Amino acid sequence: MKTFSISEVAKELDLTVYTLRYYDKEGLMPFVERTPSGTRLFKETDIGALKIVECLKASGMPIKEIKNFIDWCSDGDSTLQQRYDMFVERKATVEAQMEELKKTMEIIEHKCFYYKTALEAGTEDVHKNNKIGSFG
Amino acid sequence: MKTFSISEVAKELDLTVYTLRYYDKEGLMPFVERTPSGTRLFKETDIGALKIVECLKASGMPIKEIKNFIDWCSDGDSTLQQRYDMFVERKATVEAQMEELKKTMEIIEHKCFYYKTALEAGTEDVHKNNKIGSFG
DNA sequence: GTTATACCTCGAGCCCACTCTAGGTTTCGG
DNA sequence: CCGAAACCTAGAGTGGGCTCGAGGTATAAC
Repeated sequence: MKTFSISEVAKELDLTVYTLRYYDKEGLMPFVERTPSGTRLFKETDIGALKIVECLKASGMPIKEIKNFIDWCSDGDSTLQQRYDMFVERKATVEAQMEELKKTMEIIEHKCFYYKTALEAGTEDVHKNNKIGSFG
Repeated sequence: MKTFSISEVAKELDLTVYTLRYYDKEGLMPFVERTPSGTRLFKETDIGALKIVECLKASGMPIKEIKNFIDWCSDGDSTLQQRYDMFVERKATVEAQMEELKKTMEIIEHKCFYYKTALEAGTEDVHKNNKIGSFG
């Protein structure tokens, strides 16, 4: 079976080898096997699991909670409910983040317009009659 | 003119007074006036400016870069171009974040489905024939 | 007037997620 | 068989963003 070195995996996932070893230290990859001398051997499925780790990270989950999930995975079917619940909750938090990002975007777009017109006028004073503050 | 105490502003923006004082220390609110004895007096426009700070923070901008923006604001019309460029760039990064969040969401929704069916079957084994790894 | 509460500064401390250094072993190309 | 490059661990260091403690002043409520 084809395996990959830590640097190959780092490249694939756009992480550093430091980060991967740190994840290992934190218990995020108990499944990765080793050669007798200790070198890590990553399988395709290990890379898949790490992609889930990256997904959870991208959803804003802290490393320690991701570790809980990994532990549940190791515990087998008895933890299916927890894992399901976790993903449902993740879904909710990501939805909330999308909502917030949308609001952020609206303000930023408004600012783009604000500065575009100010630039055209050569001064911010064109907006002085708006309720938008002096830092517009 | 009506003013607000630091704790009122903290409440309004859902921040702690510690955080607000930290922002001040970092130069994010040079516009806030003081009583002769040193107590901060926030005006409505100050709160408006802080909302922009929060917006930039929400867009992922680090405090030091937000400070640059605040400095530009203090410098007046000569920095209109920089500020415009900054918001245009912010718009792009927020769009990128939305894209990534969407991808994250897709994986999470897939996982919700994966665990829902596994729960119904009572075991994760129902997915064993998929290319999804052992930590599915 | 006094007591409690809110304000202030300065600097230390904390947590997270890396990031790197030192010192050593292993593997691989020529 | 040798030297370079990649691997390993343990533990220290970094940077960002707060968060808090000490020690002190100011205002508000009784």
